[in-house]
Amino acid sequence: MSDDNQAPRAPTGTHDVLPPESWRWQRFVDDFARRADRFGFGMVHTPIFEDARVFRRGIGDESEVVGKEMYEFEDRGGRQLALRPEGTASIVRAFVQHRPATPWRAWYVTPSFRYERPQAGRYRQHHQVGVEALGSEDPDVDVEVISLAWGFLTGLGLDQVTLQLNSMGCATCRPAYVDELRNLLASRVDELCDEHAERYAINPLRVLDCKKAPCIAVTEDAPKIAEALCESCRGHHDRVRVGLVDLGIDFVENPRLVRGFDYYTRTTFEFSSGALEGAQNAVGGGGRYDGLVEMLGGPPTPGIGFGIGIERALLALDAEGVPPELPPVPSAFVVDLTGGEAARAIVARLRGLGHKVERAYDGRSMKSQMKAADRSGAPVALIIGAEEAATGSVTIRMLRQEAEQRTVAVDALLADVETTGVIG
RNA sequence: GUGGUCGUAGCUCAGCUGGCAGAGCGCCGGGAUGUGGCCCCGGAGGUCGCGGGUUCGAGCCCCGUCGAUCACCCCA
Repeated sequence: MSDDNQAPRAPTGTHDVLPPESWRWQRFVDDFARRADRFGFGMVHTPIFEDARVFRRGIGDESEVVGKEMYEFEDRGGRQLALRPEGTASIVRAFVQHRPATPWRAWYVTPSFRYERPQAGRYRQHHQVGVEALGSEDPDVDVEVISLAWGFLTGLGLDQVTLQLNSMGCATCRPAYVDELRNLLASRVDELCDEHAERYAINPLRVLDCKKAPCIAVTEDAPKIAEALCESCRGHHDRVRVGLVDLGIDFVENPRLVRGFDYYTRTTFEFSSGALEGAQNAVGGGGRYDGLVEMLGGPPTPGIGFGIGIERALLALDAEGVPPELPPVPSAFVVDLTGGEAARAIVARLRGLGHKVERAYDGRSMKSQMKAADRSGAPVALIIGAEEAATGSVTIRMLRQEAEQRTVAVDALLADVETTGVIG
């Protein structure tokens, strides 16, 4: 800040994504888009900032994410806005606004913003892909949504991902359970960790998620929410489990799984990577939110979705040693020693035929252009010197295999490319 | 918000108890006049993060500050 003469850099906790890393991102999103489409999800774009109430009401004022980490600002018109800290609330806001026919299935890819101290796998701007399925409370939807995420993550090459599953109950059964839990915690408040001794009453469920030994000791004795579910929630949860087993998706029940957003009901789940260290091992998670649409002013509408962190998933891939895919090499590299006009023309023709083609610029020496051709990774260099230019021909030189180079008419080359689909 | 570590070339880093800013990689050019990869030669590129202090002299010591990174908390 005080270094006025320093060149500007990306703000704390944000990152530029450049090639070749950006290629992994492209592939990641493309793959997700194809799978989501197969499940009947359509892409939805919403603004990255919203009326701050969208997040306050949905995620919860008391949640860490909204209470301490949200980027909020007032615009020039005095509106209270917030950068999106997660994906679901915005999609639900859009659903309420446009009232599409249900069931409605949306997928998205978006940046998310949280003001935290950055660390490995934790950024102020991170990116997620995700889906939201609104309008059905059928447990088969839960199973499909989880199976989409599972298939995507394992399809990327992640072998060490664990699916944890829990149910948060619903408006019928959760309040009684929360009361019971609060009473237990109140009776043993002196045994809790410092933070939760103060805050347990606000959201007793959070204590279940506490990693400190004192809280764990207390909550181990506490009743499990899975044991306190109402008949309807129990039936739902059983159906989800059966469905997952049926599809061969491994999971572990985790009665301590309490996710950070208040809107969750019934099914909640999280995908963690055994290859990632410590607390930053969650690559994705989600759950059902049967009350969220109403909270945001819409008609009673059940919903379920998940988000997957792109940076986290890529870190997990690195940690598992899955080699990053590299961008495709060009089909050909054009070397022009005559001023560039010939290169300009042939490059345009080949690209028009659908080929990735690169060339040199600035009239560099042949040696320099050949070096560039080699570096590009192209299997073939198309060389145009004075003789070729004069006769409308081009010299084909193979760069990755032993072969006599040959000179052919440009028209013949193009005709050949058109029929064979291969340059050279 | 709390704590640890670290800031020297585009990248990875060396630089002794203070004494003329370095290497490798990368980039650019050249190695008998149109041929890349290996090799050889040459070149460009640095306010040593920034500000102050100590000193004849600071990349090195001291203070501050900014940034990066890791951990806690929480999450993707």
